[in-house]
Amino acid sequence: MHDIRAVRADPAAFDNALIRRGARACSSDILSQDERRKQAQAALQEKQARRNALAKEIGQGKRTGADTSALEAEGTTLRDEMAALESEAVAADLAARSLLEALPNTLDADVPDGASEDANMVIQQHGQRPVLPFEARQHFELGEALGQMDFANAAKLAGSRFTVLRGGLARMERALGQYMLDLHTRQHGYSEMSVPFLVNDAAVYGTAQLPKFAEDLFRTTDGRWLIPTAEVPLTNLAAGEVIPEAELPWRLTALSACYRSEAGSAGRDTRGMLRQHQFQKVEMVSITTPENSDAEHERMTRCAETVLESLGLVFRRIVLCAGDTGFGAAKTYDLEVWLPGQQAWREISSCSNCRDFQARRMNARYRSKDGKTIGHVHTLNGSGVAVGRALIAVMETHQQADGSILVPEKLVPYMGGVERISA
RNA sequence: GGAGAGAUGGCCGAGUGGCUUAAGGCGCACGCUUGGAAAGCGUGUGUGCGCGCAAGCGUACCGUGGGUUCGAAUCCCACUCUCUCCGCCA
Repeated sequence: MHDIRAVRADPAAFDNALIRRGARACSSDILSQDERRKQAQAALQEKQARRNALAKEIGQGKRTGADTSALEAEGTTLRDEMAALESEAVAADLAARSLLEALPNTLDADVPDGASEDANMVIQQHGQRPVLPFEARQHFELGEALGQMDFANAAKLAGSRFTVLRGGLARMERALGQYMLDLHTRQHGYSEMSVPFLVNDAAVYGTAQLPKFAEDLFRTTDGRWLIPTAEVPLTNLAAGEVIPEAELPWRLTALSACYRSEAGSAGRDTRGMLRQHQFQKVEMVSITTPENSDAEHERMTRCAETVLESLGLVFRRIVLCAGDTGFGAAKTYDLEVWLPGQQAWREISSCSNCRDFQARRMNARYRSKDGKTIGHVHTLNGSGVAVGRALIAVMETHQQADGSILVPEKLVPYMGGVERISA
């Protein structure tokens, strides 16, 4: 959600920011609704002031036994006039609001231009693509050969885009989640949280999945939503709060299941467990002051990179271009891991600075140290990292000629000492 | 799921139609007092929106959303959440 004051202050700049996003320039529509609201509100408030004075006068009249019928008649007239003005003000406010809330966040100046993911820029590659002395297999080939990755049974239980894991791979999924949580809580200063996986409308609106992206989500019969990421419950912990600056930054992490309808991705990544309706992810969320969000963004991305480095994975950091940056983000780094079996870079983490965009929607604020000013916080979220995709990457990266998987050193303690997964 | 009670400012708490745009207390801030402190005294102390260079003025907000009324924290309706008891349950 944008600040209407930013539109008033510089409509041309506001429109240019939208055009850069591929959105329609609409500052004049917003401003005319805003003007309409202000006029109605000013007129309404004048009437309200008169009504308050009248009511006081009538009250005094009743006590002294004076005749107040003329005043009461004026009050009745006023009431009807106010009702009309109020609905006018509300309608204009709603119109301005719905225009504003449909607009994507403003991009940071250093986000590269471009319409699609082809224009994303690689910032840095970590590690070299391994050259295996045998033909690398894809994770589902490895997993099915091990008898530990079962898509047929998953389809029987739930349909396509689900996976059943067994034995060592099931355990490695658990190990990965535990390992990442421990890393972020012990080394990176995050607080471990356990949060609801079902949330209400307000929460999903706050992080801006609603109203535009409802079709990407699963909805329960009692009107709740399955979270597509723990970003939703974690970030909304700040909703409606005024946080003392001394408490910031909040650094929160949680392991959660994530549910996505994948409505728009028919036919994409249908084999294997790369794109699922349900997957696990460790999420990091930071709530900061505006001055600190840039540094926090870099820091958070490093926290995610540390996970991949410590698992011996090859990956690169890219900055998403204007057209590929998500609706709520001002700037996003994706981490793409190299999958030797698939011979492709695949997203495994996405770290975004949303600045005050989500904070405005959920009214998350902070009070400055001197107590004098109140402002919206900046919110950031990042995967640290997607557990299912980390499992895939570990399998494809550390596969052996015989189809077994070497367990990365850091995971061995979480695997009860098991160093290799074999059939 | 059944029965009952409740939701008021940073906190406690009064308030069943006008003298409450919320008493009183606590906390906090500033000042006076003091050798210094405590106590005491005084003043101030929310958020949004509109107008204004500003000081300030107006207006809305007593869980949320509607309604009745000249006038609603107070009356009516719906919903949400909390607590107590009962039932069920990992």
